Amino acid sequence: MSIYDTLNEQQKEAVYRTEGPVLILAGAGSGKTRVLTHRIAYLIDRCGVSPWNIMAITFTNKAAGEMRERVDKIVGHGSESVWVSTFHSSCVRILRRYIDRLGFDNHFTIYDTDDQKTVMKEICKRLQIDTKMLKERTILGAISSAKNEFISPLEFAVNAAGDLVQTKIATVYTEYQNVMRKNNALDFDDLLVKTVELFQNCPDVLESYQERLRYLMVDEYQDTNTVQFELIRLLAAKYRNLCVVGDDDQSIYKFRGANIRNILDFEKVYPDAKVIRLEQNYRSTQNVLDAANHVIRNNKSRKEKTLWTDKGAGSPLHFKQFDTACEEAQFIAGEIRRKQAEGTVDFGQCAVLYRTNAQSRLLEEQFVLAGIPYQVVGGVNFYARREIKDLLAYLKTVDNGRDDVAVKRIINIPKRGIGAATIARVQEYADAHAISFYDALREADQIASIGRSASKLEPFVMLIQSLRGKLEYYGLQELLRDIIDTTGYVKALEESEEEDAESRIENIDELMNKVIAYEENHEEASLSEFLEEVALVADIDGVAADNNRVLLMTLHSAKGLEYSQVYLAGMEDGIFPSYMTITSDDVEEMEEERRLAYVGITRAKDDLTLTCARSRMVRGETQYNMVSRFVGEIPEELMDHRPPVVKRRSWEEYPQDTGSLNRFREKPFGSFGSRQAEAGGRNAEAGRGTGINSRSHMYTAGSLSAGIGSTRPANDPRLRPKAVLTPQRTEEENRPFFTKGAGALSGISKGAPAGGRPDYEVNDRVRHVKYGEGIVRKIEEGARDYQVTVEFDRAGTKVMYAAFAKLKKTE
DNA sequence: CGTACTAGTCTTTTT
DNA sequence: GACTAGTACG
Repeated sequence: MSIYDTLNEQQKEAVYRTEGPVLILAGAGSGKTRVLTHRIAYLIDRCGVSPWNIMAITFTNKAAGEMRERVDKIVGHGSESVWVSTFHSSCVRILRRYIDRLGFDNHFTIYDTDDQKTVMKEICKRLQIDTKMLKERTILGAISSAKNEFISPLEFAVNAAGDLVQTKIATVYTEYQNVMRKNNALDFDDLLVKTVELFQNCPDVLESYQERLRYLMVDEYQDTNTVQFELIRLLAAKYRNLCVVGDDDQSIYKFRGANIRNILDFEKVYPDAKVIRLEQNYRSTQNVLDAANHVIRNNKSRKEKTLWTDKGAGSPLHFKQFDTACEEAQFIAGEIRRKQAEGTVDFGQCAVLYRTNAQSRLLEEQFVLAGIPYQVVGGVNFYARREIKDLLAYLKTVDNGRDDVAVKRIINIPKRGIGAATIARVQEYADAHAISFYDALREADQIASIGRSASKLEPFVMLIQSLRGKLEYYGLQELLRDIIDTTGYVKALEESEEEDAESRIENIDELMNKVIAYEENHEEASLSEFLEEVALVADIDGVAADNNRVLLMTLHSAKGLEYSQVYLAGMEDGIFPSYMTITSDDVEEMEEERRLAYVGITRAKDDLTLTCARSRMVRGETQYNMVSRFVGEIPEELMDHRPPVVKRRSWEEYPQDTGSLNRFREKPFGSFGSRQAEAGGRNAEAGRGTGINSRSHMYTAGSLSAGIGSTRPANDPRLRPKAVLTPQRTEEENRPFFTKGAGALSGISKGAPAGGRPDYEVNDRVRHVKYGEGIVRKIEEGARDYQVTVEFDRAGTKVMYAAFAKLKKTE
């Protein structure tokens, strides 16, 4: 009995097929990691391949770590020689060794999104680009897309010929790369691009890697972009032992440049490729799989396949719709609490998945109230926090004096009385002498224009120099400790009045712990390597498997994971699929969104609950959403439709909730002009907030003043709580109202009173600022305002309140 | 030069 | 609602 006997036929085929190109189409939960690890073992044990000649590439450190662990377990001796790592880490490793061949210093730093933006801002300023018209983000996005497609600044410029905006971006792209080179820095995309350039320009280097990495395996192949494809292609060109594993149905990173054609066209690029399908699922119940299959079937561009399991039907999927997002969160927390109390499941077996990070807040609140241990994955990356970035900038400055971004970040932290004017003069000097900013600082006494300020720069330079000197005998730990002490960073926080000072200090402690852990795990811990590792961590990497907490994360982060109990929250048109997708005219986007739904559903092993809310706050506005079309794509017989537990009020009453009342009115009343608001707003909070905040306070107090406008009497019924709550709805009413077809769209409406009958009628053509033109289908007199249903030409049908839709008749 | 307040933007997803 | 960049003022 060998380890391979436990594999099914297709899995065996994938393991035994060691030579030549292989495409493994691995459905969700079909045991692809198992196949990969067994394949590595097979290569070593049975084929006599040296571990040294094998490489497995993943996307996240977490995936790489897990793969490594499993390989170690099953291969045993020699497994450490197998190269298991992420695309980005692999590239860094290669570039550290050879990037001097491209005229870079091997001691480069890696810029994160934040640093990129800093660079971009400076460039835009210098090139006098109106960032209101052309935003930094947009430019960076364009540059990133270009790099993902392996388009150089020069090519970009050629392609842009004739287009004013594109030409401008081309100029910025060129300049951006110049600055990066000057700073001896690479961004995430550069890591890949430069590696490919290196291979193209230096055949000897490429060949050495081809010789070494004779057996290549790529995980999550559906998410590779064009550069990654090229990288793999080059490496595999000599021995052609390339095995890629992926699932086109789980391709969810198109927005980041992933090219689904890489997997769909694999057989075109490698006509001799062996294609193996893994369709048996070992994870979920048949009900869950059926749901997933039905949803994904609505996609056109995919390779047909159907997952099956011998696990049995399992329990039905649960679906619940709530009035508010808060109730939704309450329910999820309550359910998890209940299950845990019953002893059926533990916290660690539960995960709540949502579309956007912002949705975690409400859930967190309820989890705290319910006393449920949880962990949120994502949001603001730990290493992106201000205090952490500050300290890292010190480390970077000590490590690489050419990183101007890092130096400028900390030159006045803590306050040294060095302002913008001084920095600008030093920069001029640096430019004039073609030296780095830091080197210019060292010659501060030579800079005539800064005068007395030179004396302020000196202590900073001294500090850095002395730290560099200490590097000889300092460990990383001592270095960081020294920086914290001499800068008084933590001390300043301790004395500060800031509300979050405490959590910042905790973060710094955490950084210290990470440094200590790093030194423990790496015998020859170097500053550069630490910084590099830190630059490449993803949110998901920090999730420990064994701490028995409920995990909250986005659907994207959840890819590759599995949980017994899965909750998909916010299943609403406008949230998921996102508003952007619904309004986009690119059909592919909806397909990608549907794949995301597929990923979400297939995370569940035993139990899947889908929830949504009729109303929720999004960016300070109340949205009314209909049930997600994806829920509608799941056959009803797979679900139960029990009515919500929470007592429900009638639709008209929403604004009566004091909570939503204020928010409900903020926007609308803002449009009345701020003067009235200030007249009534002598509230204490006025100092903190804008007039809008003070206004909402005013209403809570019930003092609706005449300032609001003559259309509303003081005893406006809308402000009196309705005494009678409508009884709970019948089962029939509680059935979700599905949105059918692509055209139907939820009514994203801003609530609001005031305003008479609109000047348009049913069947009139109207124009909306955001949604464009459409035809009025219905006008209803609601409690607060006229509700208008408009069928837009491009944006679908929307129900909106007349006063705020600001619709204009077009004829 | 530093602070305090305001206005604007954002968010769909991230190595 | 949350955060950030920009501006006015001391």
